[in-house]
Amino acid sequence: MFKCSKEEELIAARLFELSKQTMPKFERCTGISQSRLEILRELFEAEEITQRELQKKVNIDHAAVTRHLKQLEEKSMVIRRKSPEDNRFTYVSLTEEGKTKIAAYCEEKQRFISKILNGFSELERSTLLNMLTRIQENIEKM
Amino acid sequence: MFKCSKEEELIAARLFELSKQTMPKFERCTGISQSRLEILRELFEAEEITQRELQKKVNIDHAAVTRHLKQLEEKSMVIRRKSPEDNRFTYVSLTEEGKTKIAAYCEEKQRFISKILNGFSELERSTLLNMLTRIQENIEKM
DNA sequence: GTATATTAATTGATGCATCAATCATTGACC
DNA sequence: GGTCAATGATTGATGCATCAATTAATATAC
Repeated sequence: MFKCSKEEELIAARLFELSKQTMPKFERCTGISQSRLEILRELFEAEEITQRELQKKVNIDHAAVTRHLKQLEEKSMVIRRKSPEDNRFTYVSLTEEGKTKIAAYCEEKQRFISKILNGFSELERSTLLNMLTRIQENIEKM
Repeated sequence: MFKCSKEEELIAARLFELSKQTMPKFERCTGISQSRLEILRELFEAEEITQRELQKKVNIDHAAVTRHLKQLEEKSMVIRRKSPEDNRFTYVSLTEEGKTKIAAYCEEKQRFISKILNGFSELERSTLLNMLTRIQENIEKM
């Protein structure tokens, strides 16, 4: 029958619950959503980048990226300008204000993650990372 | 600085990406969302249960549960009736049709999960489950 | 050189989750 | 017994993600 009580099922259930619980708590603790912080982090590392490139890196829908950037622009955290060579492209970059703010967010994030992985040894961490990576590879194959 | 390149950060990033990628793929593969399937699974095991109890078990917002059940009722998969003893409570149960359908969903789910955990040994699975459980405990403490 | 295809960005429609407010029912206290 | 608090369920408002369609600019083919 489909009692679904195997260990596999439990792992899946944990993964699901984990994301369901973590997402909102992350946002409350850090004051920003994971998606948005990822966008900012990417911008920080890239200095200036086209929306298209950014979208590919963070792997979020085009539309979502546009909307995030619009809101970030309203908050004066990013600046956008059309590419002079090709007007279809839009370059995005952080403002000074944005760079300052992101530092605080990242620190909050770091604190959050440390709490989540509390009690994990170095060895366990790398084992876990390895496993998660393998799972992700499996998913990408589908 | 806040380069955030530590292993901890990578684990968090993986967890985040994982849920972002898994959720929609799960839905496409199985034809149902994880939340909704969890509700159905709970109903299957409980036979008859109040919405309140169901909500506590699946740990989804009250409003979301109400809306799921409404749609499931429209699809003739569940039946709801007011408790005679206390009219505030609503008992929910699967229809025969619902029970049949859930079997197919569960099989799809099982197949999906097996693919995700492809290449994991028994030992690795229990290690992973253990780690995920510990992370969840850490989250609950926050 | 003009029509067609491609690509980036945006907008609209939809689905789902949450929170807050409301409604209905029951229980408790005076 | 009547008022008030507590509880379950529902509804409305909001936020965020996706897909589909549209717009604007560029590249390609004839």
